[in-house]
Amino acid sequence: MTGRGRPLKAKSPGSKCAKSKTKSEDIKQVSLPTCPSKDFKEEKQIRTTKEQKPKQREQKKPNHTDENPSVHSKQEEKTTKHCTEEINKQQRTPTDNTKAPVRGTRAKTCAASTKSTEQSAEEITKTKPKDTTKDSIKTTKTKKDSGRSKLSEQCVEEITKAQSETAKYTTKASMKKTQAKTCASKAISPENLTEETSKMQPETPEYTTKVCAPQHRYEDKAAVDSILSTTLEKLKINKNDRANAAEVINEIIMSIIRHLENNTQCFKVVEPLRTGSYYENVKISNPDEFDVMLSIPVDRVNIKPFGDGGAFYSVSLKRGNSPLKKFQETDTSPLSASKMLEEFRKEVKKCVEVFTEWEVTKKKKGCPAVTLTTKVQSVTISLDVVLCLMVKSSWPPFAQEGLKIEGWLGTKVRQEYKRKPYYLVPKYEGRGTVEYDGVLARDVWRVSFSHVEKAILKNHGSEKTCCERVGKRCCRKDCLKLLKHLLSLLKEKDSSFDKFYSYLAKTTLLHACCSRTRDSEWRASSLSQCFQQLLEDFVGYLEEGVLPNFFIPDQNLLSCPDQKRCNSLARCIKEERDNGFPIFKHQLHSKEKVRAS
DNA sequence: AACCGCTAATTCCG
DNA sequence: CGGAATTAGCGGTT
Repeated sequence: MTGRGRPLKAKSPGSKCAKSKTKSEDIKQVSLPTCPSKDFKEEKQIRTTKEQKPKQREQKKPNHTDENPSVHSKQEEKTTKHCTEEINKQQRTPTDNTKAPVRGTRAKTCAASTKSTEQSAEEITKTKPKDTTKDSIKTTKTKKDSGRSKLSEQCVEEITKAQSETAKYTTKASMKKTQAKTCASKAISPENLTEETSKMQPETPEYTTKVCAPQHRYEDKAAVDSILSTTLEKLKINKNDRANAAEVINEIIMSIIRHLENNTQCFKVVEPLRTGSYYENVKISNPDEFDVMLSIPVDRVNIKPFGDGGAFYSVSLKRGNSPLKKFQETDTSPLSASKMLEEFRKEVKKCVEVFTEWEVTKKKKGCPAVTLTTKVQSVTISLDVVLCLMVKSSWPPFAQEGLKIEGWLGTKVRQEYKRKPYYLVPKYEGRGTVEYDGVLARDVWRVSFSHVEKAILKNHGSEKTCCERVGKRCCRKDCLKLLKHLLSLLKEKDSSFDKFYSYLAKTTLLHACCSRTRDSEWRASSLSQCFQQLLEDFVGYLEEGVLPNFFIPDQNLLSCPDQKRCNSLARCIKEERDNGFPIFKHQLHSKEKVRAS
């Protein structure tokens, strides 16, 4: 639905596929601290040669002879490939921090009482009176307060805040207003204007100074609407590129699975679990990063927390017959993540050997993925193959209190998710040789709920029909795409933001959906308000230095970057917001240039 | 494993 | 703008 309005330019059909990839698409979460400046290299891939593209989709034979001539030369330069070697998906690596997880343990996570003051979208237009009240509330807040209040939103405990919470909700509702995303021509009554603008930039004193006079605010707002929707258009992935990438990816994945089945005992039965932004339909710009978890079902396991955050565990098998027992020194000792990953990696490498167009990137410390890269029409695409264990028993204690989606998706849905298995990936942080309780860090596993993240994103409406043909269209995923895009552009601009993985954006959205639970608070027509509210959420977390893992409330995803970095990123975001997102505009211009040339 | 029907997304076209 | 066509992905069935 809705996706179809055809884009602007009358581009010739598949040619050049649009893409103009803009550099950095998203550098996914490059995790390692040590990872140098992400990659400049992306620019190299301007696909000059793409002319032939449209029809290209012929089925190329699997290996050898790569799809197109140009590929060869490209491959040579592989050495530069983007630092993807490191790519560690954030999903599996929420916290790469080297330091202790906790700063902000207080986060109890969300949820709570969201229902209250309902107003259906329709009426929004007339809610003026309320707006004013809340405006005042908002604007008077200090930044700190706002950050804090956010947290409190999730921390159910405080009842005292109920008031402010309701104020917030109403705010949002009022925000929806009738704005058309594309702008301009829409008429908006003056009062609305002022209200909106004021709430759009609630905590930005500088705003007045830098932006023009009040009477221009209307244009500003229209301009923001326009820039956001135009940006979103540009983030769509090209159908042709998608088809080409999917073909290549699916082929290699199937080959790996078959190889494991035929040539190994331990990895004989693996179930592929396609996760990450591509499979969640929130991938932006290019279909160039894929994540597939290969999960090994295990019967009963003993898990013991490793460290404080609730994310890492040492694992041992309860039953005696598993071929995985060979990764345990004794019958009761922990299952060695490092040994198992090492063997898995070896097998994947063996399989991929015959596919000369694929390259296996270097092992990165603590990273659970075996990252493969190749080129499709001169564009590098990477595939993270992640070994994991699938455990079909109740979720670990630290995850009991997370996933507070009752107010948004309902208690039944939550129960359903919690009955699903959970996954363990061979991931650790810090030095692998550190030992607690006789367990080496490199042998621990981190819990993963990627399957639930994916399921939630696909089924994200409070109403069952959200975004379906018969339902109303929402902008939740669009907001996430924009936030991811903004984050990746800022990272590109300042490499000190390396450690702000896009998983933070996803987590922020999930929390936001728990705070603003109604579909009417996410109308597609309110994209810019919703997005700016999401930015406010994100800035709040940054300023507080606390963003609880959605599934593990005690784990703070912002414990790794220090507070200074967090503040600095928050400042950059506010600056973008207050100036109408110049970073997006620049992006558009540069794309246009590429396209023109 | 092959097939089917469905959904979400992109793009074409009127 | 919105319908139609196309396609990847997915779940269910045999």
